[in-house]
Amino acid sequence: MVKRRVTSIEVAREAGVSRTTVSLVLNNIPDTGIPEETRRKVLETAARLNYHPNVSGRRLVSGRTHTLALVLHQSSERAASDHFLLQVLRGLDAVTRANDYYVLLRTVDPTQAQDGYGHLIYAGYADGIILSGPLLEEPEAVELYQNRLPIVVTGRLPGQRVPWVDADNYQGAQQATNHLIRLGHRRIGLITNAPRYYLASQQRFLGYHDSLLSAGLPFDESLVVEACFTSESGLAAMNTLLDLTRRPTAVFVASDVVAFGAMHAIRRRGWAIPQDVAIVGFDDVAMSRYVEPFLTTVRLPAYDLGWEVGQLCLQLINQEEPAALEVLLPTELVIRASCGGEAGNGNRE
Amino acid sequence: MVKRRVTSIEVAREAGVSRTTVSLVLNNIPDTGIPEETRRKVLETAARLNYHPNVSGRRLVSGRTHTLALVLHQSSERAASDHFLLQVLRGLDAVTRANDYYVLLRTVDPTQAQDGYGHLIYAGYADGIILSGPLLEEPEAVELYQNRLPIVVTGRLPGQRVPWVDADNYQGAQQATNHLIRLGHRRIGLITNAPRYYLASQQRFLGYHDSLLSAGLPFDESLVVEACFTSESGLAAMNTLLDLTRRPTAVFVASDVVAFGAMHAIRRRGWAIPQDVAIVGFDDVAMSRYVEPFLTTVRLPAYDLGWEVGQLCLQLINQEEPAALEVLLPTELVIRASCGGEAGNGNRE
DNA sequence: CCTTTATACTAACACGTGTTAGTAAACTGT
DNA sequence: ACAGTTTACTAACACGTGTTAGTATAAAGG
Repeated sequence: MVKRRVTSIEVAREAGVSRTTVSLVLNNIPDTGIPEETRRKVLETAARLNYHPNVSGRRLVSGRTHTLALVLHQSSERAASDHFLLQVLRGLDAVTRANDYYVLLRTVDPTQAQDGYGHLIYAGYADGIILSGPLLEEPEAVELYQNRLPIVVTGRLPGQRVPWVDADNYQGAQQATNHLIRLGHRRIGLITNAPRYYLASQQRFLGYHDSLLSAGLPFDESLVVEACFTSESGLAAMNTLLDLTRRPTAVFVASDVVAFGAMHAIRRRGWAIPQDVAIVGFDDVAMSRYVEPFLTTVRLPAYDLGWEVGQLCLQLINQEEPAALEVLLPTELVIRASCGGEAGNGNRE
Repeated sequence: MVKRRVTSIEVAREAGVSRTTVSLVLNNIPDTGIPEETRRKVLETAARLNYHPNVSGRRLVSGRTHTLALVLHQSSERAASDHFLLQVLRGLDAVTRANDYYVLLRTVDPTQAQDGYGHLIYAGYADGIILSGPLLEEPEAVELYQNRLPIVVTGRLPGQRVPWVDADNYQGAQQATNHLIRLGHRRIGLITNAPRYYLASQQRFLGYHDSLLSAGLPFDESLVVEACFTSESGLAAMNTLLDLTRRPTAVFVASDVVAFGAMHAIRRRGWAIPQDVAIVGFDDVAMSRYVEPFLTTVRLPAYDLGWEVGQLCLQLINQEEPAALEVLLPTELVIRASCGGEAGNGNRE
């Protein structure tokens, strides 16, 4: 025996009113002269029959889905951003929930050109799209936005007109570098988080570079080594730096995960952190509180990013004028033990 | 100028056929004598107009949403399970995608009694529900399944009739403990991952307990200390064990994150891992490859779990007879360096 | 030439809802 | 007693689709 689904017709019949009345009552339409008695009767039978208005019906007539699609690229650097992504998701969930929206999750394989994400809006799966971890070129996103369809990107697309929300990588890198300068270091290395053509990598480099110059320190190309997302690449990069005849006394590693590898490299030579080499990371991954010494790092506002990107998308949907179509969120230096000096513990909550 | 959405009526008019024909062609209905010429014309105009059939319309008439709802509890132990959860998500995404299904994400706050998850099916948001991280009691899930609605749980509900898919925590704990026994340890401690009333915690305890007995080793209550998800609690627990007059030579820590704290405790006393104390963890969190020494641990089949739970839910939806309504997935011992002995590197890919 | 059969479609209903325009009954004012 | 107003509803349309039953035309068979 299969349970038939309950419709408003059934509720209407059972309550002895018309289907219109049921709809009017349940949607709390104002200025309709329905007396308390009837209203109560409708609500009571609806509850008794466990009636839930069919969402496809409503969407069809209203033309809106009350849904945001979160599109994830299945990219290779995911390992590094797992924790980050889940935090973003929580922020996004919070806004959508506050606005009575739902979240549809959708992964996209960039290598498979056949399926993009535009159909999510065209076919009425969602009212807006949030694109996480965009590639360097996203022509589909550009086209969607050109057609005035609500789409927002986490991270940013250089030279392409699409609204975005991003963490201020440049500022974060400056915070990290300035911290080391403030502690008296004059030879400061950089291990990047990724190849230069990744925008975030480039911005972190620039922050590092500009901080040095503002402090009157020389920029030394040989102190910059490229890593590539993984801990292993960080270990190798640090070895390159430690092999220099004049090795740095401090290194800004532009990714926590990469930094973990870098720290191994230092310890394997029998050197101490921060006495021999001071380290600042980037991302504030959960694990940075569990390595030894606790890693001083730059916290990315992951939750806020999720919130803001959702907020912006909702504003586009509702045709409200957003304060800005491009949002930079501030980062925060979290001082722990890996640089010595004024080390607090940097753990809160 | 707002772009009107394209409907099948428009395609029909433009192609000079009826709406029915458009539908027949686009859905590839067999045994309808539509000649290649017409078929081509319809497909061409549909593509030209960028027509995407409205999903609410289809759902309304078909009665199926082709969507699974993934319901997440906003529980406090999330910090420990973040990475795990994302892996589950990827597995789930893979099955759903393979079956042309979508995933709707929904968090539920267990403290707010007002909103459950049943409405997701009743209101036609999804055809089935996957409940992640269930509480000890889930009356709503039980009721849904009683009404023959498709719902599957990750983890399991003791004494409640709901289909579930879970990792074999008992087997995993045995693998960990047996490994230590095989290496010659005879005093083996246990630090639990959570209080005993968590089922997973209880099962890991039992696996440890039974392994000792099968090996003819005594079970010593004083060697079991309870931790509670966090690294800090692991540090405290390990201190308790190290303060014993006859301290263990090896400890099975039933959670990697907890184990990281436990390892700190050992190093802070100037002792070495694994020479003074050997450690086995549980979960195979990404970070277990980055701590020093690399942590030997038990890998949970997170991706498979996501796949299987989705698979089972889809079978319930399609009224197929599933092989089993309760699925236990095997774990895998990953041997790295924290126990010494036959240590391989345990890194693959 | 008439009947049968295959071809190439289409008219019309159903899915479940929100909403506008309209109506019958009751009540009011003079 | 009758027009005018308020009260308490409801009939009917629209949203966009899948699908069944049916039809007009052309071809085939005798």
